[in-house]
Amino acid sequence: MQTFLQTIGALNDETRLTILRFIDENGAVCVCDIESAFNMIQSRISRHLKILKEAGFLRVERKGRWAYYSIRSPLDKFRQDVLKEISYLEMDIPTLKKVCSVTSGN
Amino acid sequence: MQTFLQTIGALNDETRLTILRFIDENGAVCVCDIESAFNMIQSRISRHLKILKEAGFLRVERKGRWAYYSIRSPLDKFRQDVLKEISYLEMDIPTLKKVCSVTSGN
DNA sequence: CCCAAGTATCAATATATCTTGATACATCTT
DNA sequence: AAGATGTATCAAGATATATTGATACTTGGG
Repeated sequence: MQTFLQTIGALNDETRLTILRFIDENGAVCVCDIESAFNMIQSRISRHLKILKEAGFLRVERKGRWAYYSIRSPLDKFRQDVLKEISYLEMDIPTLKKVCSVTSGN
Repeated sequence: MQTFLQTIGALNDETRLTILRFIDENGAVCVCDIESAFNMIQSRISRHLKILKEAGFLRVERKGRWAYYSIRSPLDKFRQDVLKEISYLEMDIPTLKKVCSVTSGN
């Protein structure tokens, strides 16, 4: 019950749904990618990512100073159903622009 | 998006999940059935039922003074998935005891 | 017509969640 | 080691949702 409520609670926010879809479409992205694409302050993004992660939708992989978030795999059937349902929704997904400081090095 | 959020929002409450499962298991029940089984005040139950109805999970049928709530049919696939997931949850479902005033007549 | 029973709605309060800004932590670079 | 960059966490205020008690609405019975 608590796990289910946590899963549902994580979905109960427009920003998080958009982030989830953004990651689903773009694959692994770092926090600053989302921060700049969504034009939101970092602490806000970080918090939402944490909630999505703890709800079982995302995983993190750290590389150097970056934390890459991607869809957790494997996903259980229900979360897959949810993700599919979200993929059908009409929403404005910001476009990814890789602007992490690394860019200056390329 | 808004519809999805409304659906999710309706699920984001322990009382409503229990009511949903209660109705799923017992079929059409009136408000006072839930009220007495759950031992909660009527306005609270009524509000939760309204939210579940507006989220597309329930339908109402009025018979005399009673309002019978049951699972809406047909349900779209996603809501079916949700309902199935809820049916798997470990939770305490109050037992139905038909105590509406009608009982005095039987 | 008046009352009672079942249900719905509203206002006020309580509770939970979100956002922001500040700050802490970790890693890389020089 | 010191500064810079990316990320995480926390406290405070803003916002949303839940609960309660009062009241309104509707139907059926005397």
